[in-house]
Amino acid sequence: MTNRKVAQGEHSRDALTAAAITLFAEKGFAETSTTEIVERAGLTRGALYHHFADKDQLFEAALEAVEGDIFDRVQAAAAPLGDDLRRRLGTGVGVFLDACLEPAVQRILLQEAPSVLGWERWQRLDRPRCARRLLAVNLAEAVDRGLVAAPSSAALTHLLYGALVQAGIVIAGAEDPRATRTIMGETVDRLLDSLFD
Amino acid sequence: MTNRKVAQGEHSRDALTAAAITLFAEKGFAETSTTEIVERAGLTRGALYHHFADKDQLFEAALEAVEGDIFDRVQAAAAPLGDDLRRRLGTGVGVFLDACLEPAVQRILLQEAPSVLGWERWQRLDRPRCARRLLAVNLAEAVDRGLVAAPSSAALTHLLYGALVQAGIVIAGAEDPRATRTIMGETVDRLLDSLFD
DNA sequence: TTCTGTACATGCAGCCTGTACGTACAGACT
DNA sequence: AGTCTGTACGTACAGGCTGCATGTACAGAA
Repeated sequence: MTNRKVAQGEHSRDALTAAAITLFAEKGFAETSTTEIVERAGLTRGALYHHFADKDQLFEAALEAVEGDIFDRVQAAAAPLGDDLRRRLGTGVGVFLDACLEPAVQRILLQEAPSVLGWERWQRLDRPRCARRLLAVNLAEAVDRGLVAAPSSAALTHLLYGALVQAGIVIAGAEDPRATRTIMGETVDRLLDSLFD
Repeated sequence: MTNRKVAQGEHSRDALTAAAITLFAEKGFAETSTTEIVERAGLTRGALYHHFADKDQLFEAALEAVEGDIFDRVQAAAAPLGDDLRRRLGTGVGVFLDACLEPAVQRILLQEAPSVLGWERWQRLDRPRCARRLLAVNLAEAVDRGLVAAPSSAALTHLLYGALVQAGIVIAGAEDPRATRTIMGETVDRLLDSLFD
């Protein structure tokens, strides 16, 4: 088996991704050099360009990791709620907003993702494990059941997702993130209420 | 008078800003070199760094121009509607969504602004002529008059603005922007309706 | 006329990215 | 064992780009 080397390779790749997440979250994509990343991962630039085609692709890997993490948390929180769509959406939104308190989520997912990757790569949500998909699925079901009236559940998903992202951004940039988190959460909840009737 | 030189200076500054808007809209901030910008403006890099401290500040000028333009259009469309807040918001939103069909608005305002400038500079809405302010003012008045129920008009402004931006992004990236513009407009309108009652 | 400040041009230093090339080693095959 | 192939990684280099330092031309004040 090519086991020894493959395992080492995976390990290096993960180390690079982890280092990238930390540094991108801290200083942003453009201000972080590949040298810094590899130094933090204990490797060299050669290793980086062996595992990733370019710096953008490393960012994509970092983004995917961050997104997947949120997805898992949201799903874990919403799963035990059965088919009460209103509550599932409410708690999912809450978990998402909480995640927006983390710097990595703020900078990588909310702030820089659309700019670093173009829209081509960013907006095609083919990614199976992204929070947006969860929102889309639940909203579509709500519209199907007639719980929410909307010309298009897809359009509504986009609007709500945009509102959530903005809420996250505001929370992230606020003087008192916790307090802002609370009030944004209430307002979103009110918005959901006005949709569900 | 220091008239001759000053006028020339303003002219150069405007030429640089205009060239920057075109190129940033076309290729994005990171992919556009200062050399390209000055060539298009018929100047040299020296002139650019005379008028702007760095490339970021040039982006800021470009953003301000784009934002101001939208602001003017939104205000012009909403002004003759008197104090019918619901209609003012509706038409303002429509004009904004139409503006999202333009590449410069898409890339500079919607896509890259938060990334290129940090949140510090982006989110402080001190800018007097930005579309967001109009939304805030109108929503605040609506809440004041009791037309809209919300824990905080500021929070609601953020959510709606986020929804609008996302709508703009979706419109921009859609296969058929016109059709998407229509359906997003309808959905936003429905959302406004559910707020105003 | 001289002097000062502004508008611009040019050349340079340093950093950063992407790539070409070299090395070490794990496993397959003989 | 010996060779051979492919992968993981290190190193050196070329090109481009930003920001600054320095030079020049000129408008207006004194």
